Amino acid sequence: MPRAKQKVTSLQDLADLAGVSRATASRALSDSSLISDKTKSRIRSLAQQHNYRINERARDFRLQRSRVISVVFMLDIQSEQHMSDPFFLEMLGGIADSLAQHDYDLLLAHAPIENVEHLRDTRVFRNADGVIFIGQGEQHKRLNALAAQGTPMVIWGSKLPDKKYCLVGGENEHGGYLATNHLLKLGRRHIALCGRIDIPEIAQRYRGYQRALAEFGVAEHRDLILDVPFDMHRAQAVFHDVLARRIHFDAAVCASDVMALSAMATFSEAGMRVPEDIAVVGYDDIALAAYSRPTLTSVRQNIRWAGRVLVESVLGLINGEQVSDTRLASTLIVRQSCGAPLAPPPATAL
Amino acid sequence: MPRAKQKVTSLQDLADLAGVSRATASRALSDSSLISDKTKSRIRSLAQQHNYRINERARDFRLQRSRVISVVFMLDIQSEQHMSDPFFLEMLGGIADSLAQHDYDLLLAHAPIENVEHLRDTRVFRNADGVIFIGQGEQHKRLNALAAQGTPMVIWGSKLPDKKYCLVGGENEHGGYLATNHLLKLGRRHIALCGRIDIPEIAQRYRGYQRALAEFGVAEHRDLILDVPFDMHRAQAVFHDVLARRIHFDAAVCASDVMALSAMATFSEAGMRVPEDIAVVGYDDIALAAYSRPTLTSVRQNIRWAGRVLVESVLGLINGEQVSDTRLASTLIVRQSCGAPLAPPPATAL
DNA sequence: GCGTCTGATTAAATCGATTGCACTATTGAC
DNA sequence: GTCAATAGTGCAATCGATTTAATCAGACGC
Repeated sequence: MPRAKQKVTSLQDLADLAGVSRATASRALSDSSLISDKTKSRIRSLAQQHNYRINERARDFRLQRSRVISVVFMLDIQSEQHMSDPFFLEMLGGIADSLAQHDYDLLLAHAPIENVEHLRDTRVFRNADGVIFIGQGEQHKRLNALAAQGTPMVIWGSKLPDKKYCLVGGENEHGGYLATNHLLKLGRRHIALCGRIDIPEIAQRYRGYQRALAEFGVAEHRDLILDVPFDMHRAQAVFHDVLARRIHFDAAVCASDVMALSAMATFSEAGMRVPEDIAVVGYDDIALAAYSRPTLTSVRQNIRWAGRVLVESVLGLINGEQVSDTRLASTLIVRQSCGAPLAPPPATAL
Repeated sequence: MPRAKQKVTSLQDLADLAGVSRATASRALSDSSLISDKTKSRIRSLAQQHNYRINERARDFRLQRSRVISVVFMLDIQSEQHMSDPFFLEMLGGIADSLAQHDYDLLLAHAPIENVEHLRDTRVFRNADGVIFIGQGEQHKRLNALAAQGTPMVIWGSKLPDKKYCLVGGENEHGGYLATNHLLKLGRRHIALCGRIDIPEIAQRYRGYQRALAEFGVAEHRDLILDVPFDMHRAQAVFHDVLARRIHFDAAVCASDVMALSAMATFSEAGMRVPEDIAVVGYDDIALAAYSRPTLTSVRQNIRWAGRVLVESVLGLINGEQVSDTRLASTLIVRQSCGAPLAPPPATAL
């Protein structure tokens, strides 16, 4: 009969209670084949009765692991994509969900990174079993160096020629093509590309943009490659400037939906009609894009998939498995021309 | 002269190198007064030379702490505020920043919570030194019970009569009042309140709403208290339904900006003019609100402040300090009538 | 009765730090 | 010269688990 329960906090307590050694108790709980079934079930039920739960931190310490994965958002000083961009939260949610399924914790790295190699000696690396980077910024070489050190790491970004790290990314060239092609089919011929093309992902979209233009026999104008930062307010300043310089264009491909919404607001503020005078296409298909007026056409990447694959890749590396070094998320264009998204996006539990 | 450097990973290695004991090395690094200055500096420089960094997890283990704070977003099944709401990211960013400043890590709890008491035996509680809850959901009593268990915890929410936990919140009554008062001053008399008033924070805003109506001598209509969930798509369904039922109203106070944007889209879709036919006020003042057309009037809370205070409170509790049990974030209304927010919001580094 | 094999269990080392207590030298007072 | 106080350092226990190697009990063969 269960009796006045003492606090059973450690494996030693449990072992004492069962009249066995710590080792036996440990093995019983981990279902080792060395222990007889009788003993196992006795210890197990005792553990249950006394509400004993293993101390995970002690175990992780003994096993020299942390069950923590760091997630580093690469906020490049120059490009300044704002963390409040819903895209990030969507990504973070996908990663957090997958990690939780594997019983891993998530350590959020929060500061803008000037030189990722500094991270090597910080908690971001030292307290984690692996690292996920979101974005490459302009740190391609440094990421290569970091990866060479041996810490399991995976990067969300675009495939660069001499990359040595494990990568998951979107089909950026394709995405850029889709957006541009969409506008060309609508008859637009002066299409601006908005974003910083020194960011590898944007550079790839630029290539898709060029390919689409070429297919339609439209010449590229350097004036229409606009150096727009991700940050909403800075972006607006650039758009104002562009309008002031009277650069003529009838469409814009933007590097994110937030940028696109900022553009639409600025343009209509300046008295232009959207989309009649200027058509705008965004990137990411954030939920709010469906609720802008006019609704925003956007390029959607499978972010939930990306989060899952990033996690599985880094865990694979940790477990020494063979991990494919490049995987791309499907990318498609969605047109929210009727006020609602084509399909309600899947629930983002985070 | 520095020589072929062996890998110095543990305190023991460092001690051996310096020809002292582990204890002395430990004390030297932690600047204990027991150690002579000469020894201290010798050990310190040796540590530097060999790039020795203390193993934080081992130390935390020995000290029976984790330097981890769990952050639980209370996604009530019923209300379903979507994690992709930028409000959450802003809050998360504020918390992450403050935690990092204090050298704490953040553990993100990701699942919808039916019964918070279950959390007591999960990693959320067991692997963390303290817990921050965002929102109370309908778990007020259970939160009381949890707090009674002794784990340091702080809740972002609203002040309830018999609360026993440490609380940080917004001035919800005031916020509800401001929003309603704004619309009344514009001449609106049929103002809908959108949100689930069984959520404590919304209930308080409802009280402010009533006070504002009373001041203008306007009678309250139960029909205008709309049970709208936070989730964007479900919200839209409710708005459609309301329109179908031909309930007459000329303004709406919404529980979040995302909800407000969803409302605006639905209304204008249905042929009503915003704001001429229906004026809408949001809550949270998310960055994107400034870029909707028409720009959204919103109630702003000082989220960065809130994040910082939540962190300081929970760390205070951990350190056994006297912590004020209720602190409120300033709340004000912002009108983005000219296409830009009154002031650019402060940079959200996250 | 003895050696051997097998199946079940335990003893003890280990992960990398902190800290109470014991110990040694040095100094100063008498 | 002796004793006490003090400064500096080392020993060993400890946090809560895992795991290798050793032990022990019982069965079996001869």
